[in-house]
Amino acid sequence: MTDAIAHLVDDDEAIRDALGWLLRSRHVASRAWNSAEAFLADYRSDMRGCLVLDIRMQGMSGPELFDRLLARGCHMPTIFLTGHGDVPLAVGAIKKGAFDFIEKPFNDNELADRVIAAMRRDAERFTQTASAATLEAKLALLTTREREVMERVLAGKFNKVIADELNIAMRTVEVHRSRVFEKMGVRSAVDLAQILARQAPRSD
Amino acid sequence: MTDAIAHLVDDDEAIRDALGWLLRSRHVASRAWNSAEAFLADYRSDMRGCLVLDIRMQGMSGPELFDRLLARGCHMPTIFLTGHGDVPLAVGAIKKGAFDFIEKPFNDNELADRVIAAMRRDAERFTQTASAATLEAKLALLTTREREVMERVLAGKFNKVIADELNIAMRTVEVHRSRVFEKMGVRSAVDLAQILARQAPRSD
DNA sequence: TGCGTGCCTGCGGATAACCACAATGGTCGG
DNA sequence: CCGACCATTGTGGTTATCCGCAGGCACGCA
Repeated sequence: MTDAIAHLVDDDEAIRDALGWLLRSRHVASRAWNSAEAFLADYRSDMRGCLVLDIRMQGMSGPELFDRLLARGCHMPTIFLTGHGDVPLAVGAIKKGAFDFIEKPFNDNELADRVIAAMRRDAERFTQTASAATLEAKLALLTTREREVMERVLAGKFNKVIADELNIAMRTVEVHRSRVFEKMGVRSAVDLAQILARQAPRSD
Repeated sequence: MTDAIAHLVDDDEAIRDALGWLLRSRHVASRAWNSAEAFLADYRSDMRGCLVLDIRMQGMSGPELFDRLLARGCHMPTIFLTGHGDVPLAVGAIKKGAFDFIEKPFNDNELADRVIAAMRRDAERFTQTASAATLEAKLALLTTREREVMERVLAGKFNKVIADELNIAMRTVEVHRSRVFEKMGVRSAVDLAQILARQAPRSD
């Protein structure tokens, strides 16, 4: 796991340097790349922090890099910098989940504030994702049978009915049920229902 | 409850007419207003459909109208039309929840598609909101005591413990618990937990 | 004052859930 | 072949939940 930093991608050295200094003055660590290709080559899914991408660059553009990163499962909050007021581009980027879209020349303080906000969002998303991952990990430990029983428990069915549906003895259902609670780290079906409903509102 | 229509707000009669014809050709009913003020005067919270707002108008602007409507709890998907590529405005509008931001001159088919998509989203939101409202209504029927018991049931506590905390007999808890299930229309604590967790992930 | 409603309680029984103890049989990898 | 893991089942007992039946107390409204 790398540290949380601002990842700057811009083909203009002056901008890279300016941003680096600006952020440092606000106690935000950063690293810069001079092209989308260079960043993509270094990209690792465990990077944390935020992205600051220039729209127009030699070679791959900022939005294109953004798309590639999305495809690779990158969820870092992304701020676009542009000197060309391109509305459809901005609207498209925001709708795809970009964090913000800022026109050059930018106000230093404002930009730094946005970067900091983006870093904060990433941190929030991270902790939240971590708990979701923990839950996934626990679910993965369940055996097939246990999952079948769990589904029916969550449907509010009696052990008796579940036993009937699965053609097994009620005692067996009790055992599975108990193991599910144990593995999932809950003490009752109510707890389990709430945890799953919160983390996966529409999936399972 | 009014029917779902596209609500057009533009001070240019030519545009209003053109949009009306365009949408009619796609079987979308619409009504037009020649100013933000006029629409605001007619606005009712039970309006359904979508909004198509011009950015620049005599008097109140589209974005300002949007803000006023938000303040009044309007959640109709809103499409902004603009001839002036104003990036910060577009970004701000999208981030505030605008459905789309389209530059004039617009492509007829594209705009109609977006309007139809907006209408569909409104319909989805409506049905979803309806169930949430039903749930709220049911919750409102609970007495104070019943709510107190419900909270604790959802916390996975035994009736015995709940009785202790509330300084009442276990039998009384059972009665309240039973009434809660009855009023909420569920058959078990598990069902209740799931319904509430889905509809109100972070509130109660 | 009578009625409705909310809140409280007890008794007793049916049903469901939870659990410790104990055991059988199958699969899979070392 | 053995150990680990999984699915399965039984016995017997404790605890919880769910309900019908019955009743009491307080408050506010007609």
